[in-house]
Amino acid sequence: MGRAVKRSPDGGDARRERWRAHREARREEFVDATIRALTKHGPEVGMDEIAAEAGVTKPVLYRHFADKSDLYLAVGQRGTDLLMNRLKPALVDDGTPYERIYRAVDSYLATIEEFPELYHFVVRRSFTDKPVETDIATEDKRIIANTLARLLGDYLRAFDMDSGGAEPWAHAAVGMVQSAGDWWLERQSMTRQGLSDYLTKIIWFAVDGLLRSGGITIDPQTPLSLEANPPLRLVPGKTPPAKTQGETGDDRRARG
Amino acid sequence: MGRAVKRSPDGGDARRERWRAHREARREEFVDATIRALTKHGPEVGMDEIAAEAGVTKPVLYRHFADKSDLYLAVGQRGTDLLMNRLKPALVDDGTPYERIYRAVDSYLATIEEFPELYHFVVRRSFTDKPVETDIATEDKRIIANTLARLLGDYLRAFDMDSGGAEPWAHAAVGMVQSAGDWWLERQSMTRQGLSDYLTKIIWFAVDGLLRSGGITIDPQTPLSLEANPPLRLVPGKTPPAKTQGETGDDRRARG
DNA sequence: GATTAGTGTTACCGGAAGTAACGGTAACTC
DNA sequence: GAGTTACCGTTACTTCCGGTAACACTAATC
Repeated sequence: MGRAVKRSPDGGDARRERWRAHREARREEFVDATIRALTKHGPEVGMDEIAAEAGVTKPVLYRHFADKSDLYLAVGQRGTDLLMNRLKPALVDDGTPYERIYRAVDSYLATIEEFPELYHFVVRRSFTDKPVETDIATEDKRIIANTLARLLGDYLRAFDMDSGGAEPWAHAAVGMVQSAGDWWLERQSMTRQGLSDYLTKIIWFAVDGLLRSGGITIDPQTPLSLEANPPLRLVPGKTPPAKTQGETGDDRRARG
Repeated sequence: MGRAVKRSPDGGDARRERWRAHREARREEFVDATIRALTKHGPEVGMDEIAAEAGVTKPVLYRHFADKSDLYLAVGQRGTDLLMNRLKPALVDDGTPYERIYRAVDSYLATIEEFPELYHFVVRRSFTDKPVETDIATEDKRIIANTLARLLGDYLRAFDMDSGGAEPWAHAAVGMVQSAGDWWLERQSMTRQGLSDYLTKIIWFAVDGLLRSGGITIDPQTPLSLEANPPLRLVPGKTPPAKTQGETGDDRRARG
């Protein structure tokens, strides 16, 4: 049993580390293939079809993903990243309050307009059977809502207002935009700009009312920068641990 | 092929009609069983388990429902009915604008609080595989949103305002409440009343702002009755045709 | 008594998720 | 360059579950 080569004394075996990037890349590649397969065959794709689209066979897929849910979760993560990468600048960049709301709303709508299949897959009954827990859409909404809640809470605190409402407010706003966006995407009976305008107005009215009821009045058209811009903290790591599930080779113990 | 007895000249065969109520009742009975099975085994119940819960075997189930989706759709319909029956009075009954919004929001929250399992099943990744089209949660939201849109549109028209915004507005509001409710149900970090208050405020601010921007001002605390109460029309039939799928006995051509 | 429209059963089919078992290759370590 | 690690990939299976076929019984209507 004397394992001849195990790990070099200083630093660890290079071979172990060497593959991690590769595995990660491979996962992404498979996510790409899944999305392609998804748009090609519809949301009821089989694993065989996905594998075929990736140019491999099923077992290969299963070396990188514990099960179908895991794969779909990764697809969802892709969507989240995509969206957050667009939402982040919209929220962070300078501008009047009104502008910032508008930018955020519009970049959301622009994103779902650009990737409707992915959006539908993620948001609507995405999963097959397994996971009712690991729900991507709900997860995504929570991530966005939390980000927004933090941002909002910071503002409220800066105004010496009760920040307790930030969280429900954020979830409400996210749900609002998501729901309206969903409706819009389905029957595009108005322009994107029209809807963005509209939603921005609603949000602004709500924000304004809320602030007024706290005795604060701000001008939607004046760039506000509280203490040299708000301390915006986004979600910790944009690509979280990612459940690499199986450091070492073929061992994968799926199904909990 | 001479069908001996078919239909009596006047009125039609009684046997045909006799069973319709019965079949309907049976369906409801199975929906009950499904909900029981759902809360017992979680959202991944098998048809066998559902059938067992109902005290029968699978084929019996399949005589009343085309497939699993159809059954789940009926469960969703149950939820919709439940909710709409509570929402309707909240919206229709008299009161100040503020009260009416509050009642509607609060009865929604009360309903999901009372039936959390059903709610979760309907709203979160409800389905197994088949139907991505027939999505109950989306369907329900649309029904509610449409009702609201109609109500709102009538008001806007009564104020001689552009009623084009009613639809996005309704979807936005529904999504907002749904999303905030979802968050609340999960981690009940505030009282229901607190959230209802909060959401009502938000909605009111938005409504008020919208009206003001159209040059109209109304008092949230004065009961408004435009022309002896608004012409509220709810959805056509609360229990729609229901896809009785198969007038005659065993014929069921499932799967499209 | 024939017919209709149900009640129900057991035993099976078929498809798709997931697995076992096998073999090949690149590269790092000694 | 021998040994080892950690991938690449395959074909052929098993398992599970949604759905079906075939068959038998009952109650009311005509």
